[in-house]
Amino acid sequence: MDAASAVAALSALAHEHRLAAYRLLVETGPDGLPAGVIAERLGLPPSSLTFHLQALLHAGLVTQRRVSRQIIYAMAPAAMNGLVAYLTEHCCGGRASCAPACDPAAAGAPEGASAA
Amino acid sequence: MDAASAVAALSALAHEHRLAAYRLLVETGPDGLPAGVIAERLGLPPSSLTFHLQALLHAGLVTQRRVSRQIIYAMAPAAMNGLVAYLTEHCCGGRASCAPACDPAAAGAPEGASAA
DNA sequence: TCCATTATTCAATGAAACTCGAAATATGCC
DNA sequence: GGCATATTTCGAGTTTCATTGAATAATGGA
Repeated sequence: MDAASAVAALSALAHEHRLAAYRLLVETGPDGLPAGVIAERLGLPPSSLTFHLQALLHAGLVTQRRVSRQIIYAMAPAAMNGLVAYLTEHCCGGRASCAPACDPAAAGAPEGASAA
Repeated sequence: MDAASAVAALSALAHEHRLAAYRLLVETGPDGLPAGVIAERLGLPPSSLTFHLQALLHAGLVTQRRVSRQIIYAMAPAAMNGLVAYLTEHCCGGRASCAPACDPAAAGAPEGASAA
């Protein structure tokens, strides 16, 4: 991931409703959810939700597929992992002396992320 | 980390110059860099840089300390790790069937992040 | 074909963010 | 005190984003 893609992904996530929608899709997993269900869970009017989902889609954070009349949105795992990798890349210039500061498992991740 | 803090952190990072400044500080490590050096590296006028550094500071992503006439900015490891943890939390609802999609090491992190 | 369902596009409005020169503040040295 | 250095604050202009009702597609069933 390059800087421009990272900014696009971060901008997409940097909004209350979009982050909520994205988290919902992350927790749901690859099966995804129809736009209507997301709108209902988030309490947003359809046009507003579309606006936000398009932002996530354009940033490559989610995927879109049609199933009958519904359009299913799902997380795009590679994008999330790429973003996380970009943020932590070359942390401390790779010096071992400050490696603990760069380790997600050591500092601020008590809940079940990838390791759980 | 709660949703509001995550949005604040993501908003702070969701800008070309701020992300560049933050990445510079991540690569530099705990020693940090004076504002002037950051401005020079990024090619920004001082007042613009201050605007962006304040955004990172307010979001808790960086720390600030004065050393003589210089103000040194440094990354705040806990904030970065907390953000990463928030993004990946409860991925796939914790089901093992899609765990690989939630593992940063498996999908999109070829470069030396925490594991390197 | 006609209708119901699901979702997107359009358009207008209001709100917030970014930029940066000039002025002000804080510190150190002589 | 007087001056140079380092950074922040202020202010005005420009740009971009967010919201949402109404209209428009796309699909499936009777």
